[in-house]
Amino acid sequence: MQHSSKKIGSLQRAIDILNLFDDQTPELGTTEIGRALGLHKSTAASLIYTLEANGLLTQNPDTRKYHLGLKIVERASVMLNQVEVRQVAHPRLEELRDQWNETVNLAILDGADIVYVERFLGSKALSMHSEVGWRAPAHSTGLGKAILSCLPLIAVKMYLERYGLPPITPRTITDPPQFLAELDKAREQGYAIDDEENELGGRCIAVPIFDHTGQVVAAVSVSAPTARLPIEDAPRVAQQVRETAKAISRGLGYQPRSF
Amino acid sequence: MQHSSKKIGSLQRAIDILNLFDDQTPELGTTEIGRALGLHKSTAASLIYTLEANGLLTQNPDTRKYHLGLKIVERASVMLNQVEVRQVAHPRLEELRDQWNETVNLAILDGADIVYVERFLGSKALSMHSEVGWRAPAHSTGLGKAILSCLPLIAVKMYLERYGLPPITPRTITDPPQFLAELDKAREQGYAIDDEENELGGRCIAVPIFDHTGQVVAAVSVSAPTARLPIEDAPRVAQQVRETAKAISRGLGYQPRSF
DNA sequence: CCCGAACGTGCTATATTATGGCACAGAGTA
DNA sequence: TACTCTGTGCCATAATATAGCACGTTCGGG
Repeated sequence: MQHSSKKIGSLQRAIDILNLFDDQTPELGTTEIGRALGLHKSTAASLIYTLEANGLLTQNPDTRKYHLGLKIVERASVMLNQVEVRQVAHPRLEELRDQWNETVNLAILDGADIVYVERFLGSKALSMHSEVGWRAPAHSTGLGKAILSCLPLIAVKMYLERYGLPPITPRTITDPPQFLAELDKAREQGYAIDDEENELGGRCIAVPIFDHTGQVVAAVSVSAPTARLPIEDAPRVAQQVRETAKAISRGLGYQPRSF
Repeated sequence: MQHSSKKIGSLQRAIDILNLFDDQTPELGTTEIGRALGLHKSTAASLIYTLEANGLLTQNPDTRKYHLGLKIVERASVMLNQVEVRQVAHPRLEELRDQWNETVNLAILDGADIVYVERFLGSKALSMHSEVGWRAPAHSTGLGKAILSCLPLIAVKMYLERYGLPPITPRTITDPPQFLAELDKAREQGYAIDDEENELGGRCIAVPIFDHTGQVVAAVSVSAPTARLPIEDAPRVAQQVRETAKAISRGLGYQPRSF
């Protein structure tokens, strides 16, 4: 099962360039880029020129260095609008956020990670922060566990074999049987909890969302500092999150089985 | 002033592929892509494979067609976090939105267009809609006029020569002298109005935002259906938008000239 | 003030490599 | 069942991305 379409080298290098940028390294010069990827200045310059001509990179006139361009945001906007669940969920998520003024997230599964596709932040000084586009391991987050709990067992086993359960915090579940039991519990309860498994001091309650075919497509969560979200309140909070998730699922045409 | 770094053909073709997708065409197959760009199936397949391997495209297992991948959203997230004004503006924008429950936008100038970098929607059934990443002509929007009004005259003249003033609605200003007069007025008043110049039935009040060097970096606006935002209310609304803009500018280190 | 180093940029020849032809398997349709 | 359309795989060759070199600028230190 190996593709034999060969990778286009120059394209791969261009993508590598785009991937060099992150929050710590927002700007890079031609030489820097060349060095980082083992390319000649001249080669890097040509790639950069093409990227810049398309708005994927923009050069800072002062520093002459380059940073990611706005075209990327435009493409991302098109991409996100394809995620139907996002449209439907929008108003419900804001409602849910306003109920406790705590951060509310909507995420989908992509490989080993969940990706946030919508988010509304609580306004308190200390609160969980997230951004659309951010990734987090599925196994250490409530959102991920909520989605995984609705996947067929075979798919979950494949997930475990392929990605494992690397510890993110000391509280991350790293034992496969225990993880499977956790998913069972989530399925029974109708919600998943992340109890400082992804970030110490943060707790999260998540519920899966289904589309018209009955498949899980996403999950919604409320996350807050442990101090404001004691374990014993979980069932009560979960009730509200479940309401939100149910409303979104309905909006996607989901029909709960009545037989 | 022409770059002579040659464009990398294969990279350009790959970018063209990404640009094929829009809200009307969210999914495309290999052959379709090849036809649209005049590429051989095989060539398209290689490009697509490389894009897919990097998460820039994802194939729908059912239809076997491809759509934009989540990696783009991740890159966009990094890009947007570099836009400092966005961080600073966030809470202020939400406040402003809540004051009238009308849509609030934050945009920056990029070439002939403004690009929305943040947005909070009003919750009323009929309200102005926007998305992060969307573009609109600068000359037909309040946001664009607010920013242009703070640029040196030479820059504005270059803008006019290069991009012109194409009519977007019957009310769009298309006469250069009149447009310059409009910018003067905006500068004096401290806010710009878009009176159905970009979309019939929509009105918008925008105010520029400055950074620590005193340069315009963005603009903030409130936009609403004309019925809920009569022209005579403009000064009163503008007052609030100006407060918001001022607070954001301060947050960026802007010092109003005191001499 | 001047010099050197590091940078972004531009050109050309060549060797790498992306391309297009051809072939095949599978899905959907008549 | 046969036919068409799809996505995919492999190969030789022609197209092209690359590396080497050179130039003009911008910094920072002497």
